[in-house]
Amino acid sequence: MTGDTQARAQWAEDGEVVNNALAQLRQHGGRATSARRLLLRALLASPGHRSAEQLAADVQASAPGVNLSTIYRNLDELERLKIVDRTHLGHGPATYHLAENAHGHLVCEQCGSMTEVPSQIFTGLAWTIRDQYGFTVMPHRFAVLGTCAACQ
Amino acid sequence: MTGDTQARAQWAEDGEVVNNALAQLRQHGGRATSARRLLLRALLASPGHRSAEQLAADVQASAPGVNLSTIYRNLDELERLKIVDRTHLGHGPATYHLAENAHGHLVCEQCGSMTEVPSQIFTGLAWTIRDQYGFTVMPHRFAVLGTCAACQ
DNA sequence: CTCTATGCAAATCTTTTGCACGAAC
DNA sequence: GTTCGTGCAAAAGATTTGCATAGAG
Repeated sequence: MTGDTQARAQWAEDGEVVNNALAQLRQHGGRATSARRLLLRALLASPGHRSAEQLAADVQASAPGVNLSTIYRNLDELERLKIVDRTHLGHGPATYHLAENAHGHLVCEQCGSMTEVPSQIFTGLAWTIRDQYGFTVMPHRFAVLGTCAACQ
Repeated sequence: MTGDTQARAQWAEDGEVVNNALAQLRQHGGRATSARRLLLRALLASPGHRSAEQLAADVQASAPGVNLSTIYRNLDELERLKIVDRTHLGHGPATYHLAENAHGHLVCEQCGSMTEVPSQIFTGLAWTIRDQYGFTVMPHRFAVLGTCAACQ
């Protein structure tokens, strides 16, 4: 196997999501390190809400040397790039998960204007509602009514 | 002034909200201490989102001896009684505010069933949306669509 | 008088930071 | 080779807990 095909094989092992994220990091002057690849895999592997410590444990299963502070630093970076979402669920540590692209809508009752918002804005609400009522929120299927900035 | 009228006068100084909350505490075997009264006043005085430390500062303006841990313990108690709402806004400490009674609605797109939910469930979302878009969410004016537990 | 609440100090848990070294480009 | 990322250790920040005492009912 040539180095080239080896590289292509390794690339192929990870989903589009992982490689997309690494590409975004590179576009912003960042580097595709193995700690980052493993962290993204861990995020992808379990769609739920995971703490930094849980993610560190996941990563350390493959690479025991990776430090918790590296996990935190990378989660911060990924959050800044909107690749992951950070959520605080009541007490305890913050939890993280991959962000998605669907969007919701804010509609002003005064002037009728509509604003699209990233659906991750609903993550906390959706989580709470599923947890407490077993109800799955579909953020793109309804409008959030209220009063827009201009009409206040 | 008799002790009785003095007591009535002190009672009258605080709003219904404060005395209601203290009454609830008593109903649950708790006691109406001055630290609690002052904490409730502080929560009432500033409707925004305040950290435990900020609330401690407010309380200590009137009663310098009150300890931060007392604030935390009382906020926990008030949260358990649903008198206050705790919210995590991104990084930094948790913030607290009085819970309200308005409610929102979850409507199932499959079976049409409707569930009322306490509007404090929208607190985090509303805060984020106001912060990022200047848009004021009116949680009681729209339905959250999705799929109910029975229809999953 | 009895039991809860508080102050104080210490512990715990979560997250951030400084620095020297190693790795990606 | 240059710049960015990481490990390690320590610090900082937020919250909780143990215990003796003060205060409410």
